[in-house]
Amino acid sequence: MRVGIVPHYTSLSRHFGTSKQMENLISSIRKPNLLQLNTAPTEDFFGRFLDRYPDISELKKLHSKILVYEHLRTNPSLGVKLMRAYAAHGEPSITRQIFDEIRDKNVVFFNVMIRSYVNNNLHQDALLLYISMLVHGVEPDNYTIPCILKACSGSENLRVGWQIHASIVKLGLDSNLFVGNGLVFLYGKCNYLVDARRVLDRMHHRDVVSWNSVVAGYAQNGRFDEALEVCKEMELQGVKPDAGTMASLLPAVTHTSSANVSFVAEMFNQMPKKGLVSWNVMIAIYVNNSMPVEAVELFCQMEANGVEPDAVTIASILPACGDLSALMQGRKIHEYVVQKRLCPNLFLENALVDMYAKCGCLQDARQAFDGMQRRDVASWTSMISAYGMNGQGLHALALFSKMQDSGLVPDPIAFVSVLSACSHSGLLDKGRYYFKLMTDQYRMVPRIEHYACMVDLLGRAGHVDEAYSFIKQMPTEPNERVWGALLSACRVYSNMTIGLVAADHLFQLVPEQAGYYVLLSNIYAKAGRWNDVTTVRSLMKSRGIKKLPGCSNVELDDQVHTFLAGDFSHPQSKEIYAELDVLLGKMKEAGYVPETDSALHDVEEEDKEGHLIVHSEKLAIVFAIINTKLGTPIRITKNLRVCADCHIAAKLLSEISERDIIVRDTNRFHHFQSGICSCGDYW
DNA sequence: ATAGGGTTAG
Repeated sequence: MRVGIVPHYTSLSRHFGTSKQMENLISSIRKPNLLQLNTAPTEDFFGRFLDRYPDISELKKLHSKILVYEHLRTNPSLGVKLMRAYAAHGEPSITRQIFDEIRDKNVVFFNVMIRSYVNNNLHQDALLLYISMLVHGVEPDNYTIPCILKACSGSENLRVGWQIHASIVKLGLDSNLFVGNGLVFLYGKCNYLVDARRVLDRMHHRDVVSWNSVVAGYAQNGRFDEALEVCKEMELQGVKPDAGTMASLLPAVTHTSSANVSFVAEMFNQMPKKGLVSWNVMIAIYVNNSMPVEAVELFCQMEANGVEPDAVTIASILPACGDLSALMQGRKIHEYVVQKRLCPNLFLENALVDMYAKCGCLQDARQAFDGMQRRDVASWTSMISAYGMNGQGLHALALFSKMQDSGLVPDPIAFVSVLSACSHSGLLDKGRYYFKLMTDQYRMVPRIEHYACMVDLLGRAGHVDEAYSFIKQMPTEPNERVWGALLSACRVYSNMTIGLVAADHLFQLVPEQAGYYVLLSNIYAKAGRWNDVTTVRSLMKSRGIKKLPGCSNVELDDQVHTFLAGDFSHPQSKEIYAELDVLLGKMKEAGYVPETDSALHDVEEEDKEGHLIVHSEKLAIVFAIINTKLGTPIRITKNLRVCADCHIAAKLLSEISERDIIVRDTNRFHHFQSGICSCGDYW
């Protein structure tokens, strides 16, 4: 997997001309001589600048110059352009000031003002202005209606929507394509899909947007299969899907079947002119379907095709880097963000924090976080869970308090991050306190995730009985996560009775999940009940359940290397095993005794030690030791929980080879340093 | 002088 960024892009942004042209324009505005002309500047002169989307400070300067000249101040064309420019900068109140100063307002001014509100999500203001427009006797036209329909769909206000629908007929605008599309979208958005479909079927002309609006309607309302069906139907009608179709489909292709992903991938491949949005959506689809490798590959293809990534692309691809712990790739993208000045951008900065956190780089995550001008609850939550996953529970809690001090109100996900931070650090009382805070003070109804955190917290701290009682008094049906947390606790504290209850539920909920059979068998093994171990093993065999192979990733020079247990497929295998042997000798000198309880007892006793020693994380660590300079931290990502033996081994290896080893397993991070793990052996 | 749908984070 090769990953790189195409280094040179020439245009500033799709809105602007070339950067050279921009510079010329800006400097010509700045030069005083132009504005000290003997003759007054013309409407055309300023109009041209306004058409170039000046940045906000240039716009304000320009505006103040315009106000100097009586003939320009009252010029309707410049008024509209100024309004449009301020609205584009998210300044609807300035737009409104300009609007209010215009004396003879015709329909165009109302249209522009309504659109400014709608584009800044002020749907209520848009509707109010629409009413005042009617009061002033200004008749809405084919520009007004699509916009006001958007205000209705944006606020899901079907009551007004129906009234608008009635006026459309009276105004004779019902055959207008834009109006029809607006109606289809409105009904779809409000989950009135039959009505959406009826409007579509009655339209005189339909275009791709009409169809996309129906697709969006189904997709937004969870009717995913129907959304895909509509795509097929439109293709049969000879309408080619476009980027909008893909974007509308996105909700329908999240955590979905690989068949659905392939369907959209095919649609994407067939698209003759793929725009930026198409690439962005296809990347997002891969990311949302746990296909990070495909996402990164597509991202590279996108660059190879000369399509310049924007902030949305970056915010979509960064989670994939985090998933893969592809730190080098993540850093490159960060450099690109800096180079392209894509910040400040909340989405993007939050994604950066999270990427670094998922790659185990707490300091980089913190640096990105500290560098943000604005932060929302998601920003804080990313950082809190970063500390939590790294076993720095008190830091996580301190950050939570700071977030509250900053005036932000925690939401349910913020509480998940806090509770799980408590659980990872064994902060039992704190966890209880925050659960109470959430329910009593913030009046939140706990979600299943919160219950799972609490069960985990209690169970890890050894309060297995209480954890079980907690489950029994839950108002909702416990899920896999909840029972799984309990079973893990039962294994740690050798609680056979409750362990059997938990396992029983898990075997019914997710009979194909090998991990829970392994946990149960470990409980039996620890109690020396070998007959029961055999029973579990044969149960797995009869149900055809195979243990998910453990697999570890390590990134080296832009490339992610993957190891399975006992893997010989890597080109450097010989070297790796030889070095492993040398290190094993040193480990034994340091007192290493294989922790054979961690082995699934599906192998003969004498083989257990041999199986443990070739666990994937050990191979990955040795590979990294061979291929990187002394002092380079080693980062491993594993698809399962790290086993007790590998945990001991990694501690010793960090000491013997004088390396920081950072392992991300499915649950948390382990930072091994000088023979000690950050988890304090509590995991 | 103005227009519709769709993409981004915990």
